[in-house]
Formats: sequence, C-alpha cells, structure tokens
Amino acid sequence: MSWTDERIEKLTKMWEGGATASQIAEELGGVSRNAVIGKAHRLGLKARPSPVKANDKSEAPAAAAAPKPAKPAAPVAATPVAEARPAAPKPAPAPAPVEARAAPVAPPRPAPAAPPPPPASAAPAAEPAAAPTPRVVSVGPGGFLRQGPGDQQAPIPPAPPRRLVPARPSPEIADKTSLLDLNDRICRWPMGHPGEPDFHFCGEKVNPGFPYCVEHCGRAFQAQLPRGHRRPPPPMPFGGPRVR
DNA sequence: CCCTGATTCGC
DNA sequence: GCGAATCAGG
Repeated sequence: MSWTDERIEKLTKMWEGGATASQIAEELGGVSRNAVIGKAHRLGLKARPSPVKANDKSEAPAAAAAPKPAKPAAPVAATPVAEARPAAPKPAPAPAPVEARAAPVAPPRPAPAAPPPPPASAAPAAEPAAAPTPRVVSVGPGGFLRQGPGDQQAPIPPAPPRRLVPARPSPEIADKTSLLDLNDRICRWPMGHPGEPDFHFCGEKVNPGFPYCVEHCGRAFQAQLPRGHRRPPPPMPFGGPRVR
C-alpha cells in the first residue's frame, strides 16, 4: 500500500480528530500502526499526548541539550486534548492530605439526564477543597459506611435492613436498544457514549443489507465527492473523540 | 499482559 | 520516504 493523497488525507483527519494510530491503521487497511505513526510524524502532525513522553522536563542544562528543534506543531486546529502545559512554574506538588471525602450513600440510579460532556479541561483550577478533617470513609455493599482507620465510632451500625437486589436498568434506558438487543435487523448506530447511563443504540429497522438504518447509512456511508466541494465531515460515531 | 505514541535505523 | 523493531509510560 502506498500513501495516496486520499489515504494521507484520511490519516490526517483521523489523527487530528483524536483517533489512535491503531484505529487509523485499521481504517486505512494495509498498513500497520507503526506505519501510521511514522507517516504522521513525517507529515509533521505530531503533538498528541504520548504515554511515554508525558513528562515535561524543566530545563535540562545537563548533557540533555535536546538538539530537537521542537517542531511548532503546525496550526493544529482544535486538539481535543487538554494540553495545558505551562512548563514553567512547577511548584512542588501539593502534598495533598489523604484525599478523603465523606462519601454519601450513592443513589442507586444515575442522574436522570445524561451529563453534558465535560469541558476540555476537566478541572483546570484545582479546587483546594481541603477537607479540614480528613477521614477515610468507604461505602460497603448496602450503603453502610465502613469505619476509617482513626475512626473509633463505637458500635457497628446495624445491618442495613434492605437486601441487595440485582441492579436494574435505569428507567431512562429501559425502552432503549441495548447491546443485547442488537441483531441483524436493527440499526446498531451508537447513541451517546459507551459507559454513560443512557448509552444505547439506534434500534431502527436496518436498511436491508446494511448494519444501520437508512438515516445512519447516510452518515456511515458517504459518496466521495470531488475534491473542492466536499462537505465538512459528519460527526463521528460516539460523537467523536471523547473529550476528557 | 494489554494498550498507547516516539524514536531509531536499515532499507 | 517507508515501516519494523524497539522503547517506555499507562
């Protein structure tokens, strides 16, 4: 396989869209993950959080004078990854006292409405939230509170009168198409994000011969328009790369 | 182990 | 330019 313009374009779009090299390689076909990464680098589109290069070294005056010119990362439009890296003042990581919060009894059902996607940077301003009385509290089955190490609360609270029952699907998704409901005849277009309480599938009758309904076939399979008058890419399944 | 991206280096 | 091999963190 060679890097045709179309393949390069697809690689670029997916890379900037946050797809992993493996996903891109699988999508393109005929190339390995390494090939995708290598090509991406040669194309100059780098700048993505690497698990191995997550460290930002603060001035390495020693022999580590990196000869790398540190490519300006090009005008990468919108990197969905929060890349807040001041790299300058790195105060000692606040030795946060044992993070402990008094865990309230978790409500057994999720919030009724799907939580809106969190902003790009989840918690930029680290809230102090210094609990004046750090206590280790955990919640055991049934919702009772376990005692913490320094916690000398006399008697063990009475056993919860409730008995544990299997979790039930929340009413929000009770009548929606779940993974187990999928078959060859219903549209498996994902709605929402996997893992979220109301994640489900489209569930419409499929466009015969396709895995999706007519509407979603239109999203999944698009005619390749001549260069120049292409429409902007439609939203990716799952709503695109997750913003964490 | 799996995954990830980065880098190297022979081709 | 290409990509397998390798590295290294999560």
